[in-house]
Amino acid sequence: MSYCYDHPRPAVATDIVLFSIREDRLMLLLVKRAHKPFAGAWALPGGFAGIDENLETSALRELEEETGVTGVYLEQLHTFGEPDRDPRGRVISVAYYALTPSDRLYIRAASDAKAVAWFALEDLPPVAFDHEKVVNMAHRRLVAKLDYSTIAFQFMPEMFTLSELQAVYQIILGEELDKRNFRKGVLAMSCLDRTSERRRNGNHRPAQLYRLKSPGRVEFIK
Amino acid sequence: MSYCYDHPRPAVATDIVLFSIREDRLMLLLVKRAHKPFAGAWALPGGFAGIDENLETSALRELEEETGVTGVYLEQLHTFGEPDRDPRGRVISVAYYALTPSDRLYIRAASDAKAVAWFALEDLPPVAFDHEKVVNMAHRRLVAKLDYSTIAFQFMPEMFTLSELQAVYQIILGEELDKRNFRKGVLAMSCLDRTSERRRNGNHRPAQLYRLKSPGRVEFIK
DNA sequence: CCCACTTAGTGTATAAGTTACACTATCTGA
DNA sequence: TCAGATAGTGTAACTTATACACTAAGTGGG
Repeated sequence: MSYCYDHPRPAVATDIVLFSIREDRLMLLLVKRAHKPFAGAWALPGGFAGIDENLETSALRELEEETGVTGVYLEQLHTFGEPDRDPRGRVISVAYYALTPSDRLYIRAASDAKAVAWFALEDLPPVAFDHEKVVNMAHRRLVAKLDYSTIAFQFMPEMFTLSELQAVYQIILGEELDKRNFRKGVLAMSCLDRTSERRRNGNHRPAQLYRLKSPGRVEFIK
Repeated sequence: MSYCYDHPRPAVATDIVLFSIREDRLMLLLVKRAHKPFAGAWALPGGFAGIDENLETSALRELEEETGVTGVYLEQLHTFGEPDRDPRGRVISVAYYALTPSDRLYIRAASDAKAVAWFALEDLPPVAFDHEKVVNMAHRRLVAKLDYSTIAFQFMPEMFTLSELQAVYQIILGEELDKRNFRKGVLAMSCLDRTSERRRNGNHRPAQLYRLKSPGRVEFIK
């Protein structure tokens, strides 16, 4: 079967930068490429969009097919279209970035990817195509959004303590935050519901558990 | 001549939301479509990207071909890819927004557009495709960027007065600003050079002229 | 059982930044 | 030279952000 057009057309793909917090570090998911080009190299999960497929749906589908990950928070990042970014010919990539709590991850290496693994952002292997550029842009976006949105809440499981939330902020920002000011700040957003439960978590006072009032919703602040 | 592929491919287009300040209003440029679909309707300037053409280059080329406008400040906005957004079939549109000072505009209606005109944002005609969605997103982005960047300076001609700059901010934000606080604020950014010239502009004290230290560069503030 | 240890949780004083506000300066034209 | 128009300037009040230290509530070991 062959599809013919009056003018040449680029292929359109989606790529996903999936972030999570693991082992107290900001990490992202890469797949080992099974096929040429860059066979054996690490790359962002992604692939060609179906002809009748919504771009966002395509990103989520590719992510699930290649890694088994579902239910993430997804946002469009940027479209990369340099004519020479793919040696196979013209491929335009609509890049997305996604966030997921670390408890919701059941990673598998699916059919069209040899392997899937998490890498700390500051310790990435060489990656295929222009994916380093994509990752850098996604990282800058994430850091910027911490300041004026509740995007970091998307890293949290259903219930979490304020100390855990603070740890996530500190990992992404790479700096220590004052405990009292942090708590004042997040509670003032009034995005959190205090549950009636506490978490016993070691030989010390148990912590109050909170949950998001609107899970999946990212609010703008300030 | 026909171009054939193993899998169906979408067409890829670029669309441009060009903003300018005219007649003390925030306006944008629309072209009247000459061909189907939506023949006779107003639409954003844009068109299909060349197979070896950078997306940004494509946006600038389409803008020039359809309107004669060159030398604008351009930024990628978002990629719109709903499968049914174009009745001709699958067309993915990489949308850009652009800003230009009103003195640099030599508009013409070029070959593939019947007419070109400026419309106030709050007084737009019905537009083709999903262009209303595109315009709304561009507008939100512009307003948001006023707060944390010097993007509005891209509306200014080479030399301008602080009162003129304030007027631009007021038009976009739709509210009056305090003159002293505004001047304090923009001068504190230290993006402006005070020229040795003044502008005589009526029967009153002439105003100091300023120019951008780095024209074409948009800085992040705060 | 009590004491040492660990993390949870809380308020206030100071500094920094933002906002509100009114008069003088300089030019034109009658 | 006087009326009218816009340019240009500083300070005090208020709001927001920052710095900072102790008590609370658990566990585990002696």
